[in-house]
Amino acid sequence: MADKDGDVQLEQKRQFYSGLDDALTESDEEPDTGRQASVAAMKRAAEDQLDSGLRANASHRLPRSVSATNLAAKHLPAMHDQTVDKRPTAAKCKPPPTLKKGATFSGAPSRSMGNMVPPSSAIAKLTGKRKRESEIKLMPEAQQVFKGLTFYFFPNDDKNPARRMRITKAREFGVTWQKDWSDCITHVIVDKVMEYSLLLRFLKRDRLPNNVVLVTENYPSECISFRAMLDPKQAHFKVKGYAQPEMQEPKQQIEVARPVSAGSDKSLQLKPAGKAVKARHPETPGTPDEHASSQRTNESQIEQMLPPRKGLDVMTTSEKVGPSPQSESTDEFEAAIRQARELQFVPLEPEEDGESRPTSSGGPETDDEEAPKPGFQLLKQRKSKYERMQDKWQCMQKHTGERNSPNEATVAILQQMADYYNQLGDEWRTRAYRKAMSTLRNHPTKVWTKAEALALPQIGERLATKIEEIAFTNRLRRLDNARAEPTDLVLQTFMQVYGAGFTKASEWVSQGFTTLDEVLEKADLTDNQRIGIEHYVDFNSRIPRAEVEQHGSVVRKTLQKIDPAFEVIVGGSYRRGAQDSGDIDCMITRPDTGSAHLHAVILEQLVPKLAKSGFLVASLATTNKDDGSKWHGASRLPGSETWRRIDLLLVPSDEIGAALIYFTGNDIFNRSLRLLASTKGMRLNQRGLYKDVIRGKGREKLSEGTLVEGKSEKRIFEVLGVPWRPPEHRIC
DNA sequence: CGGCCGCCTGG
DNA sequence: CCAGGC
DNA sequence: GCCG
Repeated sequence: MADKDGDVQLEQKRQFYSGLDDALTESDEEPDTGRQASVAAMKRAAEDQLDSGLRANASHRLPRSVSATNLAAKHLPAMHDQTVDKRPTAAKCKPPPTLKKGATFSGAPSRSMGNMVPPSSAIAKLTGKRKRESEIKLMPEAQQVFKGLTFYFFPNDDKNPARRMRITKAREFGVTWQKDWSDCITHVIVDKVMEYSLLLRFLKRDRLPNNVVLVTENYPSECISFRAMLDPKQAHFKVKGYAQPEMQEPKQQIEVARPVSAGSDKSLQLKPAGKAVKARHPETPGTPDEHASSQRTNESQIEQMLPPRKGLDVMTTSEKVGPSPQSESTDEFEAAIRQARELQFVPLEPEEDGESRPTSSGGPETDDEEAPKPGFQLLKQRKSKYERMQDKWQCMQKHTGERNSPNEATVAILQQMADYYNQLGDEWRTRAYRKAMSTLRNHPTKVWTKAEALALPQIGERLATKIEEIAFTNRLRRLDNARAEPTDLVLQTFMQVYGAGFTKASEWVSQGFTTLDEVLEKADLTDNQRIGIEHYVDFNSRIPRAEVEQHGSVVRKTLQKIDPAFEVIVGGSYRRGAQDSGDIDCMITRPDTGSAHLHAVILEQLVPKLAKSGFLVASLATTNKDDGSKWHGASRLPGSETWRRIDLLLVPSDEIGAALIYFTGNDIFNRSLRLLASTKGMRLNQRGLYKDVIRGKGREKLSEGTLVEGKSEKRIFEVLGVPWRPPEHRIC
């Protein structure tokens, strides 16, 4: 819901990004120890260059002048120095006879043939239905770190998607894939799960030739990442069950190089365990499995900006969804979704190219057969299929509460990109990332390739490329450049002040303020902002579920003492089952009661009473329209010093359904729902669902439309054609 | 290229 | 009225 | 960033 400055131009930044191409971090599985000193240094250097450029313009209001055009580090210089370049001489490698035919894949191409791609028919034979992946697009020669090398994989086929990806990538970077054992093999790449003994047995040898390098699947990706041949002796390249012939401990000077960077940017961990405070709008940036944003940085730095802590230092990672009755939804639920998808769609038929499309006909799967048309066609076809049935509307999507969705790792990294863009105030890009993450999260299988990703809704060219990179390397290079720098940190801190958004925060930054204290005394603040700063820590702390409940029951008890007919429903993330929340949403309603009475009782009796008792400690805003009204403020449990953000939402009885939807969220789910409504000529807001809404240019509303439903949450879902989802599943 | 939810409030 | 916040 |  937080809409920020939409008109910020971030074009320049995009320019920067488009040129970037390097510097990686370690995979999350491998300890970061055995790395080449020079590689680390190189990486740092590259980062420095990039950083200076990237940072420019973090905020459009900041008078930063960095002519940010050329980023030096286009690519890392190929590094062959400390490499183990034991590749056998070409002479030794004589192609097997089969090569002459050129028909089979097993022939080792001669050097001159380089990485010639085998005929697709060959691959098709090997891999069954796949034929497309034979198109290997070689990297520019300069980047081909594997040029001249020949890999033998074990297992040596591409049936496994992960391995297929590795093989493809390796070939793109110049490797020759040797299908059968031969002398010209320089490296044997073994799947992590495989044991050395198995390999030997399979090859029917009792040892490998000395000049053959034996490494795990990690090796190629690392090398590609660094655009350099790395030392294959590093621990995480060691094949299971293989004892290093000589001394096993690689060089230890690797370690020496590390601290330099580690010291200066330990904050830069890709996967921060958590953060002390969380954005105030849990709904907005936060999906339950949202990963702590990149914000955890120099503690000292933040520390000095913050008011003294009050002992509470909640280290929540995220809003963990609690006991989520995920079992109940099964066939019936799926069926409902399917049905809903088929029936009610108002699809934007994307079949612009009428010629080729064999329509949407039943052909559910595959038969990418005989189409002599280029793979492109297939791709397109696939995509439109998705567009048709899959939701462009995320509210249709069943939220598979899987935190162990096959794409979790990818999503986690994208999340960090999203965090980064969010911090830059690029709300739209952030939103795009969030949508993409959502579809990815719900995708049943791991997405490995660009084409695969491209076929999914909300994932376009650029994200698809990133996803492929992430899937393969388990990291995203650009992320390393997208790191928090002091100024950004300040901005980030300011943005979390209640009552201040990106614009205000930027303003403060450009006025030269660097701490909240400074803002407090020098900036002119609204009352809310003042409170927001004074209670910065409180307001940015997560509220444990149990405490949310307590606040709710204080309200409920007090209110029912006034009139037992009143009902208090705690909404927001609490209603979605979250283990902790960012604030407390109390929906207050009463059967057969309109807003006037609600208003009278709540604002004139309840609030004063709660204020007198010391429960309500601040009034931040009260919306006081004739109809729906709400009260925003802060509350404090007896005996506690901690202020919590609490909203009292007065809901007339016949709007309770819409209100429940609205105040239960999450916000993506809501947006999606509203967007869906608007495509059907309807309108959904906190009061109800309206139909026959007339919209003019833009989508400006010309007529209110007529109320269809407001009382029943379920009915609203129904009318919109969205399968009912309990609150816990409204997490997009 | 422009939209990307709908609504309220303060200035 | 619109930018900014929710 | 994605989409129409």
